[in-house]
Amino acid sequence: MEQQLFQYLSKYITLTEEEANELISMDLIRAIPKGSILLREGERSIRSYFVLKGCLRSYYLIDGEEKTTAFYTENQGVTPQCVTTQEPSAYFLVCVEDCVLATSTSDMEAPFFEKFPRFESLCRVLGEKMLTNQQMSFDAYMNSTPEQRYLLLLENRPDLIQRVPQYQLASYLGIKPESLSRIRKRLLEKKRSA
Amino acid sequence: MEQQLFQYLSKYITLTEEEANELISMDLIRAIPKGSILLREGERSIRSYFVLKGCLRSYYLIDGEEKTTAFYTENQGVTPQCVTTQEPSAYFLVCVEDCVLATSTSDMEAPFFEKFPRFESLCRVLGEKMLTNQQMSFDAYMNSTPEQRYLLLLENRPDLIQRVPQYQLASYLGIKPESLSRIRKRLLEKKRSA
DNA sequence: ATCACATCTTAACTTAAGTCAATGAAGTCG
DNA sequence: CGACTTCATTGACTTAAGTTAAGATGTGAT
Repeated sequence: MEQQLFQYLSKYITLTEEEANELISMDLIRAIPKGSILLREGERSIRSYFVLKGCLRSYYLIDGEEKTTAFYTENQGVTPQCVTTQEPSAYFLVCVEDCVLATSTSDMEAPFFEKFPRFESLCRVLGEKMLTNQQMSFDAYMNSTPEQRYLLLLENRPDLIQRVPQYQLASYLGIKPESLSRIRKRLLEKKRSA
Repeated sequence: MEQQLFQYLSKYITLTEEEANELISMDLIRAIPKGSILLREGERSIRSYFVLKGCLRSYYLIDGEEKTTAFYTENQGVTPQCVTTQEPSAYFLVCVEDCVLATSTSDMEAPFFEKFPRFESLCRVLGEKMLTNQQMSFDAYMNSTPEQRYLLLLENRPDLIQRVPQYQLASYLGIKPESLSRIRKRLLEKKRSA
């Protein structure tokens, strides 16, 4: 599995043998079964994840309802808010499928960056990219209706629609399962008449 | 005006005299009048801004409609998406008020970080904070109705409601001006009866 | 002072999401 | 196998935002 992590990193940086060996020696990779809860509301955590295989979901529990805010799949990283804010977590993070994750804690960062300063620079650049992506997603969400958001999801992450139960997708689209059902029906009718 | 920038930075880092002098010598600060367009849809730009005074607004032009996605006020920074993506800009960035801005271009970064590596580390940390903030805003937006978003805005950025025309606020809340009008009316009636 | 333009409000009507309740379909477990 | 649970769909009704159009208010310019 390390190979997949290295392959991902190779898009941004060419690892020296020393760096690769250090990463391997850090023993970051874990297999986690479906249904595992990586983080609960109210917990403090300093642990980040990078998905090598599988799917993670983050959700808030509001008035007894799960409000899904994100799905993380292959080659996506998550640093939960509570890691950055140092506050108890406002949401849950769970495995939707059996997963293989690379995981590290924030206290491993400083010594690692000290030893390999190139990585801090990489993390800055990557962080800026993630911020830009996040803003673009937000803008797209603000400027579209639930139906458009569903179509956009079909385009951009068609795998999710297969991997994830509809009531979780609905909540991710900001609507109730009943409404997603109706949207799908409407779209089928449109396609039929076209 | 440099003093305000330094005071902001002092929350995160204590500048050496050399660093402060270098920043001053870079001559970053500009006064820009209300109505100025800092960035147009379709333009390429590598320029970032930090608001010392005034208010910036970013908006998409979709089917002839302005869709406002952000307001940036005192001590907030903007690096437009096109700077990171190196693509033509998808949106506009304009001055809602007379502004005093610190501004720099991304090609100034590398030599500056080389000379003062502490700043790259600072930018990584700050970028992570901004990403977390952005995610929290997104989550709050997804999990609330237009009315709740308006109340949230009243709480978190009451100044905006005074500084910015309502049709821009409405678009920022994801609704039409007519709906914002009705929401305000509903809330007044609730308050009256309470 | 008035005219033009921008902004905000109100009203009547349409559209789509929320709510509540019932039913159907699929999978699990005893 | 049948009982149970979970998830998806459908229908009837409610609620709130969108649409269109009309006025009210305000502001700046000449």
